[in-house]
Amino acid sequence: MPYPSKTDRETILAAAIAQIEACGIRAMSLRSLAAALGLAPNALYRYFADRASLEAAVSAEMAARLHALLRNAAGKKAPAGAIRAIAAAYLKFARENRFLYEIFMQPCQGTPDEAAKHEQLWLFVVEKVASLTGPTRAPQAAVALWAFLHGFSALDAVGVFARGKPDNGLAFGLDAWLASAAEPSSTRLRHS
Amino acid sequence: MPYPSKTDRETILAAAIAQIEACGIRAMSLRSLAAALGLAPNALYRYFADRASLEAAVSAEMAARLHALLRNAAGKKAPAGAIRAIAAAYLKFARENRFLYEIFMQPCQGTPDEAAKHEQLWLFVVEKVASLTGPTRAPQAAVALWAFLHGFSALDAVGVFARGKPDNGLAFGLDAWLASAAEPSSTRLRHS
DNA sequence: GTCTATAACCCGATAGAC
DNA sequence: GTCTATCGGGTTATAGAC
Repeated sequence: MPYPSKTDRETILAAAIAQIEACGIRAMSLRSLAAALGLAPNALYRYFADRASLEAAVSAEMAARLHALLRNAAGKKAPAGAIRAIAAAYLKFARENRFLYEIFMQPCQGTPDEAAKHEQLWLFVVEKVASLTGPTRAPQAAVALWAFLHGFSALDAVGVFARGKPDNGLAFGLDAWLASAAEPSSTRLRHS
Repeated sequence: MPYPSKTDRETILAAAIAQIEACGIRAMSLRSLAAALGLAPNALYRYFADRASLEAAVSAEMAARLHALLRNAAGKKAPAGAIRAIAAAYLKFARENRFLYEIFMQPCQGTPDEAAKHEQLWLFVVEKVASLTGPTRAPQAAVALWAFLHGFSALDAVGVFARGKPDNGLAFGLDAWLASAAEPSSTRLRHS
């Protein structure tokens, strides 16, 4: 073989994740990435069609990691406790991996295999929500929960809580969601 | 005067908003902006220190516009109705001005004058929320509402509602928030 | 066939002339 | 206040090495 492979998709992916994690998506350039791997600036195009494809692969990998974290956090807890644990783990992941979480939320139409990883994460959350709301209301309740958690993460990332806004808005929103999710009809009682 | 002024901050700002509105923040370049104004590629640096400063100015302008829209939507409605109207107007603005809303949510430390426009919008929302929750819980309730609305807008912008996820998660989340906001203690009744 | 090398065009940003 | 010139960086397309 005249030109043996110096790298592969997974190696490039790991290097890309490391760079994004350290300095943000803006600092991740194909040039610096190739340099870190000892390759020509352009060699990466053999493995990824363009920068967007590479980002889609990173996004899918983050979906898989977050899925594992949430599944671990939920464990075999009771429905309400599982949701609280999932919410905490989601926010922890977003806070500790600010830049990578940003990519996670930009699926940007990757391969079917990559889209499946996002879908599996979604189905897991719906399943856990359903154990609290029942199957009928589960999708809309899951959307509301996801919207709230993502929105809270985004506000946190922008830094609004560092300037006068209270971060106990998390407790308010999560309690409100749980109260509505736990009660099937139009009248309900909130515990604790 | 060998080189008379050909432009000013407001003209540049209007041109930037037009370009972002049309093709997104990615398509807005200082070069294309200068070309559209009949200027040399770098003449804009006399009015804005860098691209980030220009974006901060756009962000502040969007905060002012959104503030006016929300104030108009709330009108003199009763507290709960005002919140529903504000939520609808917020989501409408985000949906109809996807690219400009994105800039609005990236304050990125502009001038004190620009930060004030964001702060005024925040104080207006807190005031409206307080009419429902009282002043003590208003800030946290407002944070929760903002997080939910922004998160919902973000999910919408990414296109998740176009692929299987239900957009009636909005009703679920908003109803849950209103139920918690309307009841002062730990036991409450939800109406309708 | 697979990888590398190069050139071309876009961008943001700076320096200095007028 | 605007201009020309220029630098470093990202993406694309093409040509070359094995």
